[in-house]
Amino acid sequence: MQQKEPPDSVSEATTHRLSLLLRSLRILEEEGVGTVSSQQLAERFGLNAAQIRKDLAQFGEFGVRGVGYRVRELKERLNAVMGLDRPRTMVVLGAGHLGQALADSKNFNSDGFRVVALFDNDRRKIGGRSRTGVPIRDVAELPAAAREQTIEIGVLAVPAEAVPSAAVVLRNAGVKAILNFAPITLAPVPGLEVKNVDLTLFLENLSYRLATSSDRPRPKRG
Amino acid sequence: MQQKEPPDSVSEATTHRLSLLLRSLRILEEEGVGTVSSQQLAERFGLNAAQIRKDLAQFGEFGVRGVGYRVRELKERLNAVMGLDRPRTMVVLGAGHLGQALADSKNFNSDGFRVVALFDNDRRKIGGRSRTGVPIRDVAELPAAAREQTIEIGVLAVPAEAVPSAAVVLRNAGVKAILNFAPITLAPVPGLEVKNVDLTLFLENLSYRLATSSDRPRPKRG
DNA sequence: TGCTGTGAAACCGTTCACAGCT
DNA sequence: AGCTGTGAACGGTTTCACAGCA
Repeated sequence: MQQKEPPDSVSEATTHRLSLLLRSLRILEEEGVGTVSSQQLAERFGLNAAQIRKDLAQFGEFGVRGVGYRVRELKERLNAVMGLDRPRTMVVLGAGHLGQALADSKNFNSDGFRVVALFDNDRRKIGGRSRTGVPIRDVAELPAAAREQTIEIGVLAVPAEAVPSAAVVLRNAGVKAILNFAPITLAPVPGLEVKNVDLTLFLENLSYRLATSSDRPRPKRG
Repeated sequence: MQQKEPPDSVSEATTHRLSLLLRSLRILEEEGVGTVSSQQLAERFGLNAAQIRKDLAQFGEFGVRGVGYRVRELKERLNAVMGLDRPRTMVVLGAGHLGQALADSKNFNSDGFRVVALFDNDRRKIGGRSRTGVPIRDVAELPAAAREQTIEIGVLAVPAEAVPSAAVVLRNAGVKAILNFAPITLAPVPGLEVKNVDLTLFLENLSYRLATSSDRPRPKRG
């Protein structure tokens, strides 16, 4: 039941699994389930019981021996661990098809996350709005917009060659994290959390598996 | 210089790095560079020399001792390893904003990858076309379409609750791989390569880092 | 009794350092 | 001399198995 300071380094694998665990807990809570064991979580949601316990152990003690975890309580404490207990204001740079789709998507506008603006440098787009009404503004206004309200996360949906300069603009505007969708690796920027999500790499990964799966038996993958 | 059968299991980390290596090689080739050492690759593209050599070692011998790698040759052999030496026909299920953006995107229509159709079950969308002209067809026609031309990869851009049935439709149509963008984990399907790309998890990852970075020093991340 | 929390063991991936080839 | 290919050392993560508590 005790809380613990997060250790110096928690692996990305662990936080990834905690996100999945949180999603499972949300489902159980909606179903009105009060208590659940790591074993039950594992069976129902395709997780691993020992791993759930080990992952949680890095942040404290969350369960009751002989009983399991209280769903609501664990969910709320994990929300706090993941920083999901406060709102996150986001902007999207690049008002192309992908940028607009992301800005409008449910995924980017739930659970405290919210896209407040799109930015572009194309005169024909500036002044308009996405289909759900997110305003498209001139990227030159980004610093001013950041002064009006804190922007924590910047999403890059610009061409690869525009990524480095876009990252600088975001950093100068005080944005603290970047999610980069362009097919180029944005190197770590001091003072900024950077996550590269390269869609072409996912396709190439499938291509590799297709190239080998026809021959040999199937390895387990997520 | 010898080729080698791929081992039973190559880690996703390795194939991911090979994709990045391939991208670097394309750049070098365009620049007309003939030969490059693992050291030079590491310095210029932010990779690790020993790791490049170890990754390659899993598939054979590609270099010349005392010299390095011949850019063009290595690029072509890696293309073969990754299965990128043949075209990959794709369809996108779900003609919402995200589905259309993906179907139209350069990333999904280069290097042999090509999106030939969108599928949806919304009458108002069926019969139309995406902005770049990809036809939107009735999902009921998917099996017939798959008989006309081999479809290797199905991209899921449907709501979470539609994912399981969409996966079944794709499998029955003979599609061999699924790239799932819905915020739900699609469990491995026998005979199918499945890759889950959950955009909400990337945001939650950044949220976790933001929640900890303010306090403590910065860990290195990609 | 039942399930958590956790040391210990097993496993896997990365880094090191050098033998061997050109 | 220079750089690859690779065995060996290292470090981190996952799995195991059980002590300890409700």
